[in-house]
Amino acid sequence: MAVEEAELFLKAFGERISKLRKSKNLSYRKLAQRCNVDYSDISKIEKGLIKIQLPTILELAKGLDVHPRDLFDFDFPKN
Amino acid sequence: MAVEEAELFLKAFGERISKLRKSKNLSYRKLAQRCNVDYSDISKIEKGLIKIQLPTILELAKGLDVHPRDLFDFDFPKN
DNA sequence: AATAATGTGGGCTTATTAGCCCACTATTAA
DNA sequence: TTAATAGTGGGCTAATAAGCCCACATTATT
Repeated sequence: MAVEEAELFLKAFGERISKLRKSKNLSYRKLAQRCNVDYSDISKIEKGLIKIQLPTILELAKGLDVHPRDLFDFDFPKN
Repeated sequence: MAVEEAELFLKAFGERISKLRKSKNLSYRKLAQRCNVDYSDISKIEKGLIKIQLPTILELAKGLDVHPRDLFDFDFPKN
């Protein structure tokens, strides 16, 4: 239950990152240059394979030039 | 530089959690009962001492009955 | 006064990210 | 055809959260 929900959340978050990145025409490597996150890790984040921490969230927001809040701008059931 | 910024971010996030928790008249222990986070850890999160991961963010949102996005509803310079 | 609740901080083990690098494949551009 | 770029996945070490528990001081509550 909780496990599935967390996985859905990770996937939704990853898809949001992917959408933002593509909207700015950035490859993994290009986005990685703009923030302090390795390009191969960005791939894993977008696939929902990694449970990143707050500082990494901030880095992604900076690289994508949005407020951290915008990274969570996706539908998700409140239960 | 980046270190300071991350610390400011952690503090702002913690203050946001604190504000939401108090607005619902929840103690650390009561909030902990509503989500899967230890009460002593919530104290540390609100003080910005811990860099929590995505699943913990989800848990806090559930315990506070808000969308994860709302946990990031605070001012923060976009640089 | 006695009890309960609260905030705080320390410690512990295990699991996992952070922060790297490398190699491979497929696609695109020169 | 050749070179460059892109996505993917594996591996490594060190740092850190997760998930606990406990103890103490302070502040309500009864």
